Amino acid sequence: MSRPTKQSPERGNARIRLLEAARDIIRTKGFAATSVDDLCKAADVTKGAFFHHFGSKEALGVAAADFWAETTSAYFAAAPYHGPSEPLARVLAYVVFRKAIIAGELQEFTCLVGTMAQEVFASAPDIRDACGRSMFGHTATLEADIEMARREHGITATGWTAESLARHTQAVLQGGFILAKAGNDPALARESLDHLERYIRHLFNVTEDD
Amino acid sequence: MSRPTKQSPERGNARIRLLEAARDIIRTKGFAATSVDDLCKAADVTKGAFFHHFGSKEALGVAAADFWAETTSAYFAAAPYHGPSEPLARVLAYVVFRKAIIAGELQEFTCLVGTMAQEVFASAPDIRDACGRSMFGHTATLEADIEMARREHGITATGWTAESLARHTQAVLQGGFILAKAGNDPALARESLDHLERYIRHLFNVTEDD
DNA sequence: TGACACATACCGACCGTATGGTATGTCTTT
DNA sequence: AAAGACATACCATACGGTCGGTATGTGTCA
Repeated sequence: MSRPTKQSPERGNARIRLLEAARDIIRTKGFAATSVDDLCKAADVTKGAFFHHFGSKEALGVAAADFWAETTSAYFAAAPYHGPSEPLARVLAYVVFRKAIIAGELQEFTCLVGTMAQEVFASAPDIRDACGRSMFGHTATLEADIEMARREHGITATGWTAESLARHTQAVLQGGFILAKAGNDPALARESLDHLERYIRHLFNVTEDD
Repeated sequence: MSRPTKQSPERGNARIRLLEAARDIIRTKGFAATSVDDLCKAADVTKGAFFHHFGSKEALGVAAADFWAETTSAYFAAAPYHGPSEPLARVLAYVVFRKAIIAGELQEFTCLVGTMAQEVFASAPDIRDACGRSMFGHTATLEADIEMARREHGITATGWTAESLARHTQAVLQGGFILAKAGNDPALARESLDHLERYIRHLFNVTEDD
């Protein structure tokens, strides 16, 4: 209950605990509806600690987006979809993996930076830009595999690039999350990923086999 | 400046002015960050008028979603994409139309109910459900054309339905809006609609010609 | 026709609480 | 001793919501 002060093994973790609380609460209630007190209570720290680590609520928003970028990039870097030796197989495995991790409560699998960007794009440019860096930094990792697959399959299609397809993949994910929220059903997000998978197979002229 | 009281031609419009203000401000700042005072100022009414028409801020959120459903369904019903006699041409024209109206400031073309659902899905089920009704009510109008196109083109594909494709179309739109906000560039939303158009043509085995 | 009852549409002062943020002190580690 | 990492008390304001009141329209019946 009370914060340990002597020989505390948790000392120095207040910042990370606040960032974890921000990740969880903002995904559930949104940025504006999340109060500093909410975060302090969830992280079991006082307001003094909050404003010691973050100059303002908006600064925490930026830090939370950066934290999200760091933790998710480590998570996806270690994910199993990188296994296949063929780049196209990795791209398709990415989609399947994203589909597989859509489970449980909505706030557990939806995207923090998508949620925040939606809310603050006009009122907090610093947070918006941090969200953009996180989101497009992630699409860039997929773009590399798409580009390799393009070359390997000799795709010379005009009208789309690896960059745009990587971004489209992210758009389908983000849009799926919104439908899942509006319909209160995670299956709505998975459904769109099925369409995305079919689309990618079409672009590379492959069918059900790998 | 002051509200007219005698022989007022505006009398009785407070409710609609508040709903229009809600539509504009919530799309810009989000639901939680929009205060009742913000809405009253923008609509040029007092708090008394607000709580006369809406029992609570949450009730206004529900009414705003319903208002959005009414106004957008009238807008899309009158839109030119219904012109073609072939159902598939209408579906493709819908996508092109959605792409065409993505212009100007982000808050002018993005979706109110998508924005609200994102924020309140867990904290205000009444608003969330109103958003869901608006969103899926709209996809249902597209579903009819898709189903007609399916039959006309003899598409017997398993794995997708008219309903799921209509919803996917909405997901691509919503996701495109999020990317446009995160990247602060409307072109990101149009880009995903290009992919969607290409996907739909693939599903119906048509190329660039109609 | 006019008086009365009632309903609707607003007005604006007020209330209790929650909010983001600050000022200052204390403990711990280096 | 100095700096980082908190804790505690406090502040001004903004928030959603309430309440008593007024102005205007509307239906009814003698």
